[in-house]
Amino acid sequence: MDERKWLFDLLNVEEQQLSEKQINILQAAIEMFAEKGYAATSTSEIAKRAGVAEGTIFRHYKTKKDLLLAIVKPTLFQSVAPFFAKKFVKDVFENEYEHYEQFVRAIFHNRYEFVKTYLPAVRVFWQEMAFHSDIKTQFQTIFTNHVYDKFKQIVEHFQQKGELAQLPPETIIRLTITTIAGFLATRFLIMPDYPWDDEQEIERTIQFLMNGLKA
Amino acid sequence: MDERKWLFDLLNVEEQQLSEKQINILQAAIEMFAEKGYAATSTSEIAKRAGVAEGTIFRHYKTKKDLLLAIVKPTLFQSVAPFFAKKFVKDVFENEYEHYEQFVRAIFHNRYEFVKTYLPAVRVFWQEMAFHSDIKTQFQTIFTNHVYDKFKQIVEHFQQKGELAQLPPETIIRLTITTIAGFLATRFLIMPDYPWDDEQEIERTIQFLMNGLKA
DNA sequence: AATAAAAGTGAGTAATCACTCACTTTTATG
DNA sequence: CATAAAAGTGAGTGATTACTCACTTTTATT
Repeated sequence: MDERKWLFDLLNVEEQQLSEKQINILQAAIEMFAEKGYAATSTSEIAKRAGVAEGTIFRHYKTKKDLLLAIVKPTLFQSVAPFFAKKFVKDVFENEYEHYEQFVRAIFHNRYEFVKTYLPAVRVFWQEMAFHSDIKTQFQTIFTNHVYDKFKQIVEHFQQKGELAQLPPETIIRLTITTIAGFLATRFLIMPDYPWDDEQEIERTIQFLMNGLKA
Repeated sequence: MDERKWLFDLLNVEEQQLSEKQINILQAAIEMFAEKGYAATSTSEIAKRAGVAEGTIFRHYKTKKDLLLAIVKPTLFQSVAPFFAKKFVKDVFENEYEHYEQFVRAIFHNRYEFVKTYLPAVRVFWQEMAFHSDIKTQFQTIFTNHVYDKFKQIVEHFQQKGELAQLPPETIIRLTITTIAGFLATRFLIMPDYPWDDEQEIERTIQFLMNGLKA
């Protein structure tokens, strides 16, 4: 079996009709950008690791920055993917998720699997967002247009049901996201070598979150 | 008044006997590393912004990496500074902080002021930690040796007083830190332009944290 | 099988990189 | 004031950078 299935999923290889060498280039770039950062990685190193000539990289990507964006864009999109699902809000309102906790649980496990699967690409995305204002702007646009509004509806829904504290929805959204993201960052970026019991620690984190947010 | 007082505090200028030009170099380096990252900033650019010859930088710092460390080390130290105060644990045990909430409140405000004051240096520290394993190792060493043990004592103290849930202390520590750090990261790094009411949002965050952790 | 388009190559290029060094200027010391 | 140490300078260095281009190989189309 191919160990690079995750890459195929992330980059949508079939639809893009990427050749073997192109995939090698993207894989090498993701790995090296994640390890050393975009600016500290040279195109000659990427070519060497990918087993192609340096010119091949520039045949497919006009500039080094274009290569970065080919990695970052799908990752950005996938980062907020659940909120793009058409029936997502519907699921919440039509009692597929009867409680906020179920909703949180679903997102938490979903994003846990996402980060775990695409870790190197997620690394690149978050690290380089700090240095490339265009990437940060794109993220903020997508967040406000596609995530924030739906999230807010959901929060207000469960506030009306009396499940959540009467805090401003943006505060509840922030606390929910930073609690989940805080776990994922600690688990995968800050202390990846610590002997985690993931299931249990996720459970504790959800309990903490629900206690903290209950009316 | 000197707008660079914060720089003087962070780098301990008087004790180090830094000259005017050395300070200019450090200030320029912090600003540019924070904006573009260490790897994407050239020593010639730093020299230009600092108003010195490029050779002057290397007169004081053997390598570019040494210049980075001159910024990162004091920041790393200051990041966990409260835990280095001699009477810190004593204050907690001898009823200067009667409740965990008071302790959390003290640290929260303290670290809020720290990040606000030294923001560019904090940026550099966190951004470059991802790429320089020696910096990350140093941070982890300092954390486990000086922060974790004291924090654990404090958590266990308030667990025995029945104030905190019977979770593993490391889970409570993690949740406490990620909740505070999550606010600071959102406030200063991710959405610095959002119209925050800091006092109120800190208060809400503390209430959330205490609700989430109570027995 | 002929042909064109696409993919791949690697030597070459100008610009920039971190860093050196012989030299000048400033500061500290007796 | 004399002298040496420290601070500051900027032209120069070899290495490396992102990127180009004339050319070869592979793939798709008829």
